[in-house]
Amino acid sequence: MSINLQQLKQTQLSLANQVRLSDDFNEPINFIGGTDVGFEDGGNITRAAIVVLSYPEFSVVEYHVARLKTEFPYIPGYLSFREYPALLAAWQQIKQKPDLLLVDGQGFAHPRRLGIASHLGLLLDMPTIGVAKKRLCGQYETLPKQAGNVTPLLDKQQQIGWVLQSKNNCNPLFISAGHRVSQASALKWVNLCLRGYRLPEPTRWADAIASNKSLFKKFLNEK
DNA sequence: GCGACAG
DNA sequence: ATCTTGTCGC
Repeated sequence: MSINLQQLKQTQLSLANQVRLSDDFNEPINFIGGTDVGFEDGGNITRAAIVVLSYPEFSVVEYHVARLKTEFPYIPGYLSFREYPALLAAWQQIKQKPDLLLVDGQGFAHPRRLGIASHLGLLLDMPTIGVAKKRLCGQYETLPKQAGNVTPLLDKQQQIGWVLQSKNNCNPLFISAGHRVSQASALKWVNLCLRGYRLPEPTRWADAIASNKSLFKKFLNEK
């Protein structure tokens, strides 16, 4: 069974037409979710973690990890087809659905405007924001290493997201609206979720849970 | 044709 | 993403 990228490309273009970049979520925000995906067994197993935090306390309310057999390779621009099955499995177990979901990876800042944050947002019909550690496409001006600096991420004369210096002397984050969230709110909510670390709390916790890092181990012991 | 390329 | 110790800088 081979992969038809031309077909998937059309699927992305079609789905991108359904993405809405205007704010459509409950306020005030009481719960914010975060996602992260990792791999095991040389990539044969996909491990997705979704965490729900209370806002503005950022205390862990719920989390789930789903492990599925990997069915799709990593192809730049087609990441969502590789990761969304496991994310959907983890999502089905979440009881307290969040008001907003921060997804690891691009949202609108994608060649066809359908990064994983947008794709997942459509599949779940949830407000989502893309938080990526690297650039996929677009250009931006170099920004000072001082936390708080922001510059637009541009592609073909249009703003597709933001480049945010979330912490001093760290590589910037690439923020973009996913679905049912405006570009302005995407940046605003990521900033509201920063607590002195490069990654916003929801993403930071999802990463810790997915990779069983010290932050998560410490959390389990104190419980 | 050449280089870039989320996780 | 993942394989992996120490090490430099804030």
